[in-house]
Amino acid sequence: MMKIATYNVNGITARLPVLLRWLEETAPDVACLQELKAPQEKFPLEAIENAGYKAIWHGQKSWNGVAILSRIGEPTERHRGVPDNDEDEQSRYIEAEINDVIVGCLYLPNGNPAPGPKFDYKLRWMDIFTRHAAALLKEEKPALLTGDYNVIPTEKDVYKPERWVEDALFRPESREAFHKILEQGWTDALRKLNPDDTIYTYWDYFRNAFGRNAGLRIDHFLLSPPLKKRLTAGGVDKQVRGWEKTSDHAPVWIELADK
DNA sequence: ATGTCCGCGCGACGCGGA
Repeated sequence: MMKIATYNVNGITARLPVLLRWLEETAPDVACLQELKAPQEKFPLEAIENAGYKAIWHGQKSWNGVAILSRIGEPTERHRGVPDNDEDEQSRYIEAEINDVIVGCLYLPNGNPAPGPKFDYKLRWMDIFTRHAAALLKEEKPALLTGDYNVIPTEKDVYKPERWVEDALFRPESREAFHKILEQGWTDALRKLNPDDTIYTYWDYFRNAFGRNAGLRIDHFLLSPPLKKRLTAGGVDKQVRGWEKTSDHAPVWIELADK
């Protein structure tokens, strides 16, 4: 069994105590992190290693930043940045192989305000990422693409859909781009496990959103066909969102059977 | 429109980003 988690930490420096507590209490084998908000040299490698994890990361000053942690062996890096997106200066993707599973960790652009240049950047990024997802599927290997997609896939995934129709996370262009990836043959793991449940992974810091359960589902696990067959469980570590000095996202995890 | 948290540059608050 392999347990893999994704967690948008919203600043790894400020989040370090919460991150370490979560790693200790839930013990994922692999953890994909987003929004490090730290330059490459400020990644807290010693604390992560003391917690039992090897790590690779793609940092950036102030914003973005992604990392892959593993306690089942060194992550073997495959890509840093989405392939064929070399002009992208933002640290939003890192990909590794761990125990014969390809793990892609992404932080998709937010895209607000929409319309505008940030929304254009989001759609362009999704287009290039979609091509990479297709290339990955062609390898026919166990692969997953996880992280903060900044896309609300359906009306079921937001507490009040009508309030989000103009938002870059829920606009038709974003949702269509996301569904185009699924149509290639990727499986939305949490939705597959819980077809009808309300599942949220993010609650903003405003207006007591968490207390009111005014959430969004924007952190996703997409599985290639060989991994879909191995999916046994998944969930959201919602309790973490209630901790002191916490992120606005909660960690999400899945479990995969050994082949 | 509101609201809150993060990192930054500056010089202990204001700003961009989310």
